[in-house]
Amino acid sequence: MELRHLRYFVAVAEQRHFGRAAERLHMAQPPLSQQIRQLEAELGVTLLTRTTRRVDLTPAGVAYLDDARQILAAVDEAGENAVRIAAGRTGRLTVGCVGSATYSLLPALAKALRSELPDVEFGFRGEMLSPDQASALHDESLDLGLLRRLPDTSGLSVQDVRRERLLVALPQDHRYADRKRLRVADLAGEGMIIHAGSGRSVMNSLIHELFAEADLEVNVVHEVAETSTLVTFIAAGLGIAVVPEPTSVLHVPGMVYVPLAGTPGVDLVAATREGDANPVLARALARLMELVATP
Amino acid sequence: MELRHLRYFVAVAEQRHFGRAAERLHMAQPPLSQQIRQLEAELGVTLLTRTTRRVDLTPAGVAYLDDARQILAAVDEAGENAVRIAAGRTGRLTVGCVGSATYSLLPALAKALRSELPDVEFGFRGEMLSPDQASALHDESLDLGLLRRLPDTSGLSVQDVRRERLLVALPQDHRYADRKRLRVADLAGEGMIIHAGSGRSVMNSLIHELFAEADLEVNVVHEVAETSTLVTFIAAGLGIAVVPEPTSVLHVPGMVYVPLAGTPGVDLVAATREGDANPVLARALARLMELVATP
DNA sequence: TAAAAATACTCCATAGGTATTTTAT
DNA sequence: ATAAAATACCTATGGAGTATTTTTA
Repeated sequence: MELRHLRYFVAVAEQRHFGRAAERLHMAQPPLSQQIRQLEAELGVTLLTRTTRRVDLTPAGVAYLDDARQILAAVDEAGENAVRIAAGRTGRLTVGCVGSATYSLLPALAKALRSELPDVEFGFRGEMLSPDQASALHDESLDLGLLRRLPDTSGLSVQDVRRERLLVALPQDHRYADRKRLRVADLAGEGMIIHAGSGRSVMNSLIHELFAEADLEVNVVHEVAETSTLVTFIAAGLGIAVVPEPTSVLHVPGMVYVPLAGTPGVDLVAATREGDANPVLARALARLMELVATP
Repeated sequence: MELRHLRYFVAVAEQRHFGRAAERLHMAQPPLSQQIRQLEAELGVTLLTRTTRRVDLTPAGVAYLDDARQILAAVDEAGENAVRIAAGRTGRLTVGCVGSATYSLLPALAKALRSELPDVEFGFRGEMLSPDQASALHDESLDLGLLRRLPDTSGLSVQDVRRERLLVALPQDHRYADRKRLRVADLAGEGMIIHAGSGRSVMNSLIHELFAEADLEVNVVHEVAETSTLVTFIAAGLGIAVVPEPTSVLHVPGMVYVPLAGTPGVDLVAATREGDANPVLARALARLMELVATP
C-alpha cells in the first residue's frame, strides 16, 4: 500500500470515471484500473462498483474516500510543519535569565522574539541563579540561559553577551550617596545585603573575592531572593549592595546607584546545550546579540 | 512522496541507526539511505543528523516522526474500517414500519439487530404510512421499509414478508364480542374508527374496498393517528375497527379481537432502494426473514 | 582504525504505456 | 452501436542490491 493508491482512488472516486481520473492524474487508464484493483485486493474490500456506464462508491468506498482525503491532507501538513520548524518559525524555546538582566534585557528580548516569531511558544524565566540555569539546560527545561561564567560548563556551548559594570546601591541618605564613584575599600564594615542561596550565586562569590582582595570581611545583614526585594530593602535603609549595572533600571525612591571603580565588572554570557539544533535557538541568539550591540 | 518514505523514516528514527533499520525493513542499507535523502530533498528539510557514530533527529524530524506515525496508523485504520463496513459490522441503517407491526415485529427486529450488530447505528421509526415510507426510502431518510403493497414501487426493490389476517377490534360489551368470527356484511352500519390521513393509508383503502364489495358504506366516527390511540378509543366504546392481526399484541381492558372471515388478509412487504449496496441491509433483511419464519 | 553512512554501479520488479477485447446500456 | 472498463503485453523508470569509498570519533 502506497500513497499513490490513495491518490488514484480519490481521483476516481471524485471523477466517478476511470478515463477522466486518469487524465487528471496525467496517466493512461489501464494502469489506473490496475492500481485501484491492487488497492481493493490488498484491503480485501470492493470500494467501487463499475459498469461501462457508471462508477459508484460502495459504502466501504465512501468511508475510505473520506479517510484517504484526510490522510493525504495530513501528509501535506506534516511536510509543511517540518519546513516551518526547520525555518524556526514554529517551535518552542525557554529562556532563563539571572536577576540583573531580568528587568531590562529579558523583557526586550521577549518583545523582539514574540514579534519576529509569533508562532513559536516562548517561555521566559527570570531571577534564575547561574548554576540552576546550567542544570535546567541539561535536563532540557531550559534551552537558552543568560547567566554568569561558571567553572563547569561541560556539555554547554557558551558565548559572551556583554560585560556589566558594578554599581553600589545605597540609601539616598547614606554618607556615600553623593560620591561620583566608590572603591571596594570604601565598603569596609558596611552592612551588606546579598542574594539568598549564597553558595550558588556567582555575584555573591565575586563580592567575596573583591572583599578578600581588599583584605575585608563581608558584613552580611540581609539575604534576599529577588532583585526587586533587594532594592526596596536598600531604599528602606537596611543596608547596601553591590549589583551589576542593568539592575539600575529598577528605580526606587530613596535609593541611589554609585559606580564601583577598580573592578573589571562581570560578564553576562549566553549558554545553550552543545549541539542543540533547534533553529529557533539560532534566531533567538542572533536577536540577542543584535539587542546588546545596539543599546 | 510515498508511504514507503514514511515507513523508512520511522524505522531509522526509532532505531537511530541506518544499518539496523535496514535489517528491520528486510532491505540493504544503501537504498534506505537513498530513500531517506529523497524524502528530505522533497520536503526541503533535514530530518536526521548523521555522523558515522550517531543518528539524531532534528527538531523538524521529531515533529515529522510523530506525524508519520499517526499517518501510518491512520492508513491501517482506514483499511480496517473499510473491511468492517464491507462486512456490515459497522454502518448505519434506518428502518421504517407501518402501525400494525410497530408493536410486535419492529421491537423484535430491533432487539435481534442490535445484539447481532452492536457497532451499527440503527434508527427505527414506527407508525409510518406506506407511501411516506416509499418517499423516505427515495430521499434516503429510510433504508428499509416494512409496509403495505403500493401501486407505484419504481426505484424500490420489494419482497414479501408475511400475510397478516384481519381482525375486528370491538369493545367488550359489543353485541359481536362473543362471536367466533365475523364477516364484512356483519359490519353494516357499525361506527368505524379509521386511520387519519385517509388517502395515504393502505389499510383504509382496503377497508373501503371490502365494504364496497359487500355493497356497504363505511360509517367513519373517528380518525386517529396512532394504533395505540385506536385501541383505547375502541375500549372506551367509541366505535370498532378492522385491524391486521399483529395489532392484537396491544391488549387493553374492555376490548376484544374477533377474526374477520372471508378476506385474504393483507401483505406486509419489505422495501429497499433498488441497488442499495449497504451490507447492513442484507444482514437486516436476512434477520427479518428469519424472525417471520420462526414465530 | 573501525564502524557506519554515503557513493557508484548494476539489475530487475513493477508502474505505466499501447493495443485490444469485453461488457453493459 | 458505443462508450468505458478490463485484459494482454510491452517498456523503462527507479527501487533495491553489491561493491567500494568516505567520514569521524
